[in-house]
Amino acid sequence: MDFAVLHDWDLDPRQAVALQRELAQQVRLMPTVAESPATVAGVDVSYEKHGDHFFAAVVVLDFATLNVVDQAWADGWVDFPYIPGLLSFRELPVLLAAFHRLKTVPDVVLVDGQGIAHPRRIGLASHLGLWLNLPTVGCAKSRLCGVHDEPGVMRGEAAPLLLADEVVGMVLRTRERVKPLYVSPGHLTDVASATRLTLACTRRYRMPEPTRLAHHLTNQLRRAALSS
DNA sequence: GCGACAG
DNA sequence: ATCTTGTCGC
Repeated sequence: MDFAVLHDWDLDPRQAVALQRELAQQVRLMPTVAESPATVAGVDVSYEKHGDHFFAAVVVLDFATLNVVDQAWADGWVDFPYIPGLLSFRELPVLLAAFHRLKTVPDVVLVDGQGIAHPRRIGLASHLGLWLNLPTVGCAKSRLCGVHDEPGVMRGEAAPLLLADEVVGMVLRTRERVKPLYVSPGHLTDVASATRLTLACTRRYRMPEPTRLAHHLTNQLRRAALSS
């Protein structure tokens, strides 16, 4: 499975929404993900402001030490437009291409985006989880949908994210007095474990180490390609 | 109809 | 997401 194949979804936005409604039924929320996974991966994508050349990276860390144990990347061209709610149709293909080059299979994957905190309960993290058949967690920097109170200012404090009176995630403070993260389960996990895992992977920065490192790698790849 | 709107 | 320099606060 390479990028060309993955990219050939050939869907228009309307068909993408229909596909999401189908796939959303396959998303499984488990009472808990492995209490202490051996490895945790982070994924991210970057590209030029008005460009279609995408770079994806996946970094695998040892959960206990947060040391990098494996990583891979891929690039490709995307034509699907950015539409709130349809992000996965832009980022998933190149992300899966990067995953395919990984030698390791992580126990859980942290994603830069929403999980079930999505209008149709299938954000990028959930969609990726279905493809990989792995537990995934959505760690978004901002809100797509849902309502919530402001969480306390201390690290670890959180406020439930509600969508149609349902708790779909947590607005989690990963650093004292710093803008909180929108954490939601992607697939094969649940709100509580997604929140615990995200906090356990967060150290000195707002973003958890796995996605933060993936973001870093993805940026240097793009800048390297830009200067050549 | 109007406003919101991951990356 | 990305464009961009300095600057305010812990």
